[in-house]
Amino acid sequence: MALPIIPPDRSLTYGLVESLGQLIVTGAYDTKPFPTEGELSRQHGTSRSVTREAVKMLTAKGLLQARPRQGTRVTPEARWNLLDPDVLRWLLERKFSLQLLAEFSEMRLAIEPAAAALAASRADHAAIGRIRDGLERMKAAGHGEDEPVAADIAFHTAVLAATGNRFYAQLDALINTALRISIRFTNRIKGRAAGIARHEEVLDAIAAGDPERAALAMRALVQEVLALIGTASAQTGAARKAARRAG
Amino acid sequence: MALPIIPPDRSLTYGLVESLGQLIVTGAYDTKPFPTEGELSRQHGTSRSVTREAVKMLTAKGLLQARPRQGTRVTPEARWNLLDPDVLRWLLERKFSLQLLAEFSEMRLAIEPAAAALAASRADHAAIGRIRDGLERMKAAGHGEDEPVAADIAFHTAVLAATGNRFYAQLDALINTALRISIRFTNRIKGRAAGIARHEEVLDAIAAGDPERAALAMRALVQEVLALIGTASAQTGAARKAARRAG
DNA sequence: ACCGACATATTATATGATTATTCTTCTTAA
DNA sequence: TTAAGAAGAATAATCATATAATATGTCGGT
Repeated sequence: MALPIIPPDRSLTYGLVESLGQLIVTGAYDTKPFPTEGELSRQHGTSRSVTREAVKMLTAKGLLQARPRQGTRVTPEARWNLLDPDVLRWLLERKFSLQLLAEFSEMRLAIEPAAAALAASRADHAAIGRIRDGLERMKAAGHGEDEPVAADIAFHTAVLAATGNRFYAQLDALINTALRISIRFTNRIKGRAAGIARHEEVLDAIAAGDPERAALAMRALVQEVLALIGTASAQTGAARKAARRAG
Repeated sequence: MALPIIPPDRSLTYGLVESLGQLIVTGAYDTKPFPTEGELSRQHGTSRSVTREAVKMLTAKGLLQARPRQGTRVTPEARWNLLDPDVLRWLLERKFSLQLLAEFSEMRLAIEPAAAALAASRADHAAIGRIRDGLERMKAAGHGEDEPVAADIAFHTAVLAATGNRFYAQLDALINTALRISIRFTNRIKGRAAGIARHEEVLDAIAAGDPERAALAMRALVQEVLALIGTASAQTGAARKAARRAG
């Protein structure tokens, strides 16, 4: 299943949603008040209809709330819907932090091993085939015959889908986003973070119908990612300290 | 056409979002095409502005997609944002199924033990205090001095918050919804599903800073819920079979 | 100091007109 | 006959403007 992360088109409304979403998550309105509808329309050169519809979409994602006479306000960050793919994408694109990525990976560490276990106990032949396809793509990518990140994502997506659980399946959009963007920002993580061998272990366990082994293999795989984030974080921390000493 | 059950809580727009959201998840538009803007406005007696803004909000939640000349369509169910509290609520309120509840609990089974473990390794005094407050409320509810469901929710919410991980914390809105609504539908589950003793074990382990024990205790707790759903499901399945035999 | 009436700013709603997009149908040429 | 292209039509997207509803603050009176 292809996952359109990018909005259907680039209409004025969706463009404004993008712009405002990114502005909001960066904290651009933490100090100054959020503009009124009229103000927004003027600033972005859009009619009030477009402005209002964009604000309504951001309200649906938990980023804004509006009341007459009181104006539109940015919702406290704790109530943003982080599990909305757009919101997560804006945060990772515009306010990237290893901290956020670590928190997300920490959730993956709970979800994905469980997903692998479920897949091992339930996946039918076709579902296992799709996981195998993902692995084949990773191998092909190793020879430069496919896109490594896309192949990796395909593998994890196939495992999530093989659980037969709609909630697990939903997470693939988020993992997709996180993987793509984290690689854009931290080249440290892109390397050969989680080798093909590890992925193969996961597939083998699922194909063998061994939930426990599948969970362990997947856990090892995600843990490796988390560890890489940890070291990257420590290194930037050290770099900051060094900079302070030098400055 | 049977229209809104829930009255506009605030405004025409939000009321329409509710009505349409509920209609969509029930599959009311699986056979017939989704109405055009003008049609919707006529059916619900709202202006086009209100209609369009409601459609935009539902689009933001992944339930609809609109294109000129092509009209507005219901998105395939697989792409609905189940992790949006509103969407989950509509589904559980309007298209309740033990299957869906089981899938959600299956996800809890992955998340909550991990959350308990994180809480055990990280929670500070204040966070533990909030978990304890939840437990106290449950005890009070045992004496009829508090609302049992609200107390249970408070406990789980406090654990999720104690992880210090924003993604875990986000899930509390979903668990909140699922708990409240599942109890409204299946009185089998409301009983003394997960006793106070089990919750106390979780708190003890977290307070003691023992991640492993916290995870096991929480796992047992959620597993109990899942088992109850399983038996309820088996029973309704048996009831259906019996009905078929009788009919 | 409190209370209520009133002014005011801002979102909410309504309506009509225009534009852009794309699906359908018809036409035309090979 | 078929394929390509042009014209038409349906629908959402956008714009513009007007009115209503609703909080919030202000001011006068007690």
